[in-house]
Amino acid sequence: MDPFYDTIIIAEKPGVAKAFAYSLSNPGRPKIISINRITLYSFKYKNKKILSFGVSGHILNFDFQKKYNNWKNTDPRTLFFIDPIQIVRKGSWKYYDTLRKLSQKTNHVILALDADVEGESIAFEVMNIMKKYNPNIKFDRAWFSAITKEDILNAVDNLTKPNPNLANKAFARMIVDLTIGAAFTRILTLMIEKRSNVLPRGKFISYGPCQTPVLYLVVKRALEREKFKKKKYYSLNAKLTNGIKIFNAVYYKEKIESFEEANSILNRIKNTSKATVIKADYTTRNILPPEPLNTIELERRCSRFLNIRPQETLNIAENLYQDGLISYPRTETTKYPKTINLIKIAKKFIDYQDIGPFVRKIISTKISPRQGSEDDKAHPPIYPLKNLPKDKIIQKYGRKGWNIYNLVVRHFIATLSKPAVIEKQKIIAKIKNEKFIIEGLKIIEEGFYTVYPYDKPSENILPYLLPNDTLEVIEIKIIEKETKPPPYLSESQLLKLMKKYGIGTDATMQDHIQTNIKRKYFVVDKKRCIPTPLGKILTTSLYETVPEIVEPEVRGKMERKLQKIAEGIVEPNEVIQEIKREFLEYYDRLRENEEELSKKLIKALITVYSNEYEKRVSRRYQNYKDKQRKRR
DNA sequence: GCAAGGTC
Repeated sequence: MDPFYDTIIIAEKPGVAKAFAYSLSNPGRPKIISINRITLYSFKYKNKKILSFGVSGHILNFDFQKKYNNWKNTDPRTLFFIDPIQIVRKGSWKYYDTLRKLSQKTNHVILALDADVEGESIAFEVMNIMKKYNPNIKFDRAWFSAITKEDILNAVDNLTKPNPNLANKAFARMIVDLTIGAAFTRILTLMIEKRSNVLPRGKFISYGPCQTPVLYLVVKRALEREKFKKKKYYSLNAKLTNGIKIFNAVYYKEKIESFEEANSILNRIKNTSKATVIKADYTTRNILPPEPLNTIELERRCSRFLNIRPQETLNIAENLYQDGLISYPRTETTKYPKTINLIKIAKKFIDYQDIGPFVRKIISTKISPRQGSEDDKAHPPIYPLKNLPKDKIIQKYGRKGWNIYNLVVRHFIATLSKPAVIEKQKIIAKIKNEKFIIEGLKIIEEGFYTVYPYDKPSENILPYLLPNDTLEVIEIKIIEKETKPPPYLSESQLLKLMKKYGIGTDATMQDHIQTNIKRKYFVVDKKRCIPTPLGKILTTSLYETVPEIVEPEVRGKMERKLQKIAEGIVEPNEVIQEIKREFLEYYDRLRENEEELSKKLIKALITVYSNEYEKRVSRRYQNYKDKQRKRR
């Protein structure tokens, strides 16, 4: 018998489809069936026969018609004047085919995609595919802000209609990104290939409205570093003691310009044996626990605390999520939803590592979790779901997997913990008339640091002194110092800047870093981003002619224009044309400077690809000689 | 052979 479903629910990922099935199924549990190796859930809800399953993100993508995809025969400029077409993504045919089959088996579909513009655009992809095979289907939208039973029931009881404005914003973004990226990547690559064969087969010079501003941020810092001129300066250090402990005191002026000045101060005080305390400040300060974890913070902390690269962090987190150890790892949210039972989750960790007793104490008191302010309305912050022993986790996910899992668990417990209390200690002592400063730090209450030692400050406890107390001077000396250039940008700082400028999304930020590495524009060494000569030349020479396409603000400006589509203020095509016109102007300006630009790029390319270049030349020479030999 | 965005 061919089953007919009253309703088919389509989610963005299998996990959500499963949550819908288990939240709604009544009576009984959902039955699992399989089409094209996709898992689907069949169940009853309010006496209706329902089927749910997840497509994995987008099913369709934009591309140019085939005839425009030959780089050599197509002037990249023409890409600004044609409309890309939607195609089925590689690997998405099984979802396409499943939608086609199922469109014959229902007249009602609930679009349960994520509550954001990408989710809405996937909803329209689903609708357009299914309508083609069954024009009678009625479509509703389930809009839910957390994947909990309560939210799911609420969404299903309050269905809305899909919003084309949101979807069109996402489609417009896809179109302009493809057009701009392809046009600039092709022209940059072709201008090199026309003049040189330094680019190995399959390599190209790319441009993208996310990747290039990321490179700019890295190069900008490297140039500041290169331009930096070191300067010598002097400081005075004094060793003082109260008879019990020895303290390091530094001269109150951080920098003394000349040795002579430092020396004259030293001469004035060097025979003094006593220092007098003139001020002693002990101020306590609360340090709040960290905010609930979102993707970018997970990546930044794993980079800083664990020295794991963002891309690997997200990969491992995805695996931990797939196996049900942690919640969904791609989220902007830093605020626990009201529907989440924090105590229940914490209870799972009452025997975790060495922090069990601490966790027991937390759940026996009234907790008020630390809350952030970001909410993507689709996913909760990242938190642990299961307590598994260390050796099991290491066995399956490696040491890095354990370290990341352990961070997620401890971070979660930390957000439920009390603030730490520290005491900042500052003593000012006078040697004759010269002021010296001693600084100390004492941890009064460990608070969340008990479970979260990663950025716990180190203690340096000073005794409690009072004004007019006397200290012995052990020695005073002049220290010669040098001003330091700014360090290369760390990956953690880079992520923070990307967020500040709105470059990329939680799920893609690490991709944009990775693209630059793949293109040999920069490398990451010891957590720091160091540009290659190619990356530097590409950025600086593009910046000289078309700063507008390199500046970190590019993406944000584009985003604001696209946002008007979502708000229904401007027609999508109007925005698409406006952005295309703007970038066409930049494109033309770039071409005017093609000669100079390509010369510079070729020079830099040789440094990056010299090995490969030489190998290729020698291989060709070898071929030539082989042929000659055969002829003889 | 292009981009950036979903997700695996």
